[in-house]
Amino acid sequence: MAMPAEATRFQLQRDRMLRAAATCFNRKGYSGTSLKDVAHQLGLTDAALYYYVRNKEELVYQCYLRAAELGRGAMELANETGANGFERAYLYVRYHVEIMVGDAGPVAIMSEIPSLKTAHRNDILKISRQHSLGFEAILSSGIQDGSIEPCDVRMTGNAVMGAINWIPKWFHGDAAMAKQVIEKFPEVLTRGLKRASNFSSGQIE
Amino acid sequence: MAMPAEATRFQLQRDRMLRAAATCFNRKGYSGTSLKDVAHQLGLTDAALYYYVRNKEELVYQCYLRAAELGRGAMELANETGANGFERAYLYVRYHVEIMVGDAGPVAIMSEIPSLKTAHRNDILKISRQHSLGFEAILSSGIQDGSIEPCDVRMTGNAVMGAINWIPKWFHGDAAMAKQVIEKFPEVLTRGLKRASNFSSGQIE
DNA sequence: CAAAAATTTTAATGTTAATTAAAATAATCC
DNA sequence: GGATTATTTTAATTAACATTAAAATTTTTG
Repeated sequence: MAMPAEATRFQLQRDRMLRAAATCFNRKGYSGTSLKDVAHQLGLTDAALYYYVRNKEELVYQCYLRAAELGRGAMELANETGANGFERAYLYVRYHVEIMVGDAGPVAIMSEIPSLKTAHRNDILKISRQHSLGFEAILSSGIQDGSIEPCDVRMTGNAVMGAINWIPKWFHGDAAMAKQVIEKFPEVLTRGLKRASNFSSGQIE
Repeated sequence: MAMPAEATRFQLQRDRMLRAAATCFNRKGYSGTSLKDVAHQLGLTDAALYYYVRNKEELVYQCYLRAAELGRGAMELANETGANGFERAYLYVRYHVEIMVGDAGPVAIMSEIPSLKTAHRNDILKISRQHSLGFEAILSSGIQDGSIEPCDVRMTGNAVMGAINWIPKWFHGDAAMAKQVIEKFPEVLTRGLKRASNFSSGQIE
């Protein structure tokens, strides 16, 4: 998830660009964001962006790829860390939220998937589907191992993913609130999952 | 919520237009939707839309106003119907979901609030905030009356609203699934709210 | 330090879709 | 049915950005 130590200047600058673009898209909307806006955040000229990306469509695509990759990383980590289904579910949400309100910082909300060109769109949709399936698998495993109350995993997945994806709509970088969000949001989202009959009611720290 | 009986041809056509626009925006994204696309769905020419709306920005604004109004209606109805906080919370989600996957739908997902002109943007943001506060008030009342487990009402509200607002991202008008969504989604979203110590565990029908 | 490669800028150009005005058609009203 | 009003179309026009090519600058490398 972190940048490799030998990241080239190109990769670093490109990542800066994607973060700047995500900031703009989330703050000003897609149509409200010109390449000039993104470039300006970086102290560059709009034309300079074309050194990193073929066109605006690809900029969006890269932003979404980055967002998807961060989510995938969170889920992977959760799967490695959590002892049972419930823990994995909780930890996934927690890690993903930490990323979204943290320094990896702004993650682009995927509003404009439909206006990507076909190949890119299919790519993102495929990754998205895989991610959703991954979460549903966590839920299923938790139901199996008794840590999660039986539920409609598809709908539960939709609900949790929706809530996470929507975060950039109401969180705008306030550092004090970030702490609050990391603390509370994952708990709120997974509270309904916990198998009632379990002995412990303590939340994972 | 329903159209008044004496709705003029103008009002009817305008409402059709807003629904067509919502369909396009949700399906093709904002930037992927031209006025021609919207007009085409109605069997009209792009220029005809200007009879109903000053420009594209206002079309978006009207779509969002409509979406907000439908949400407000759902909450109002829930407040009139529910016997306690939990019921009101559940019913609100249920009514809102019914609208979003039902005949009133498609409801435009509010992705492009930031690119609205200032007055319109503030207008929508104000209504949105009011709506969120309304839901938080329901939660608080439920905590008060003992029907809802104490929780961070702000975060819980953010979670529930996010999940609802995201629905158009994964629901695309499949009638069979609509039934499933109405059945399951509200239950999933409110399951975590219910006060554990309550005698009844049956869901409201 | 000089040459080569990488990055950015300047200055046009192009394209797409929004917008407008005037004309044409359709609906309504007396 | 004829006049009036409401709605839609045709046919330009515009403007905002995205995009491009070539030149300039900066960075790296031997």
